[in-house]
Amino acid sequence: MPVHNAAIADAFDEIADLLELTNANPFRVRAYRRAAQTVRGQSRELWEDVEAGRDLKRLPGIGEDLAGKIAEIVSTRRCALLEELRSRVAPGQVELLRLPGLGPKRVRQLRLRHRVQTPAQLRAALAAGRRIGVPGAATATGARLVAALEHRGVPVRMLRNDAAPIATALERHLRAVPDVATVVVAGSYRRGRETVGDLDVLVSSEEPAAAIDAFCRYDEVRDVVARGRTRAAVVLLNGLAVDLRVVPAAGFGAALHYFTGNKAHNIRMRNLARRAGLKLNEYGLFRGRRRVAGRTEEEVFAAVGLPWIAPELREDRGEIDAARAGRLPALVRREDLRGDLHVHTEWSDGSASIEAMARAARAAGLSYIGIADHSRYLGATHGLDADALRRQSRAIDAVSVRGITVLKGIEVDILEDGSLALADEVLAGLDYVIGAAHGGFGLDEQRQTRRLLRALDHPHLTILAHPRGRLINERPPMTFDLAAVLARARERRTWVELNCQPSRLDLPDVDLALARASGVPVAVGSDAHGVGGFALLEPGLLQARRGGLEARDVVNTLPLGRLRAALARGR
DNA sequence: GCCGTTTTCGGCCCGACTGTTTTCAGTCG
Ligand SMILES: Nc1nc2c(ncn2[C@H]2C[C@H](O)[C@@H](COP(=O)(O)OP(=O)(O)OP(=O)(O)O)O2)c(=O)[nH]1
Ligand SMILES: [Mg+2]
Ligand SMILES: [Mg+2]
Ligand SMILES: [Zn+2]
Repeated sequence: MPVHNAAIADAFDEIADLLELTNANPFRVRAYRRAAQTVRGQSRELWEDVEAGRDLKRLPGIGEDLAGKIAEIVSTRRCALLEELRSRVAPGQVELLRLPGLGPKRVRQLRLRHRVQTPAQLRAALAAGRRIGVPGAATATGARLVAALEHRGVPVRMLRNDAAPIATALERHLRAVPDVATVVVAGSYRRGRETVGDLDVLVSSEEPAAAIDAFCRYDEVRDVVARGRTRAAVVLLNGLAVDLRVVPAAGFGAALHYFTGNKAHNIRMRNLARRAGLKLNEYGLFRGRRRVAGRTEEEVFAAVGLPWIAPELREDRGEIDAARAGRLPALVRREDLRGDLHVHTEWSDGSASIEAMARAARAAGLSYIGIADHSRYLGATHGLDADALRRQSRAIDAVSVRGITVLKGIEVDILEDGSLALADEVLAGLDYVIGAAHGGFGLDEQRQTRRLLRALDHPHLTILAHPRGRLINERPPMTFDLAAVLARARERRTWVELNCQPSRLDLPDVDLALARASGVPVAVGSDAHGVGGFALLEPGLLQARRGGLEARDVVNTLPLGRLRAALARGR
């Protein structure tokens, strides 16, 4: 089995942690972290590049040394530096580093001055009331350390979808504060990531004290972690951390740019400004002491010679170069969607009738939907067999909702051997066929790839749905040779899905970028199981936008006639 | 460790908050 980008990135991140603990040059640490990010954001598998002898130094942040390390990891599955560092750093040190308020210096102090090497030892020391020589161990930092120790375990990032109502309520609270002009949730939330580590809320006000006060007094706040004149940080009762930043309107655009990130994008932008003899910070873009831009983001980008870059693209994955070259994609928007081909009804595990779903789709501004209820498969409680599918077909014929066309599809299970769970002649009668794996996630890579390739070879398959099979924070994505699967999809004129269920968002952004580059159209499907399900299309599309997809890359932006034609060509 | 329409060496984004630092280091965004 080849070594995947994620494994290479994990190795680099671990090296960065360990280097930090050995007092290494912080810029060397940063180089490893940046490289990890770059590798993780690649849609092509680097092991293929290594095997093909392609030059990895073309990647940003990858030079002679790191290109060599990638080759080493790919070909030997080991990394000598990583192993050497592991042997030098006591277990537990990395975990200490993860605690909020503890960095390399304090971890070192703990080890040298207090013989505290692990979180367990720190807990014991704090419990015994020992004075710990890290600044403030007895007060705020100490309390936070204890709290962090209590909550130990891998911190899970909250689904963006779960954070959304929390963000909305907090926005409402802050908008009601006198003198607050604007409230925006920035950070990874604004960039449309599928999960968020915290909420980063930006407020524009000429009276920062009032906003910060109202923020810290918010009902839902459990702890105030930091509180100053321009920013504050809290933890909510539900465990979500929130950072607040308050700035005057004259610098709001620069602050929004700063707080939206990501960090690597910010650093690149600041370097760009620097090379032009300017200084970019969260207060504006400055030439000397004079502010030359800052009120809006457009102004800031324009002042460094760039068009505005959509937040979804600000991951330092080449967007700044693309912007400079005038090659930014015209990202797909919600208004571009004309239909939705992944809709469930009460005929399987949905909660609404065909007609109710059609009406809801019309209310959502769509002009066609495709009913794709589950086929009967092992373990499915409500699945359609051939007979039920025939009856559903007549039921669809009987539905008439003005302005909406209802297409006939199915979501048929892809079995472990790659065959489909319904007979060919049953599938042949439908407008289209969605295939999806609902089991066999643990197949090894080679077999998983064979399985999906075989499914794509099926004469009736139209859309490969949620291809990675991930459930965020529950089930990891399946590993298979995506490039091979996409190549076959292109040959077979089949499509891949972006499933908009908040815990799926599958294919994910990086994979969508590869689909686009491979010329495989994407079907954006709500996978609605009820009349409210179409609301998932908009947040789901953030993933498409992060992958750089344009309207022309998404099949359900086609008007019905052209969609039908495309369906006919594919079969 | 990376990188160069001024550089192949010497820089590496810039600022807020905390704590005991009496003038700034550490950590974080
Ligand atoms: N210039 C600069 N900006 C930073 C730095 N660290 C963070 N930021 C900015 C960009 C980030 O998107 C923004 C919010 O910081 P967060 O730590 O909350 O990160 P972000 O929201 O991107 O991801 P998250 O989901 O919270 O892990 O602050 C930094 O070191 N330098
Ligand atoms: Mg954040
Ligand atoms: Mg934050
Ligand atoms: Zn479904």
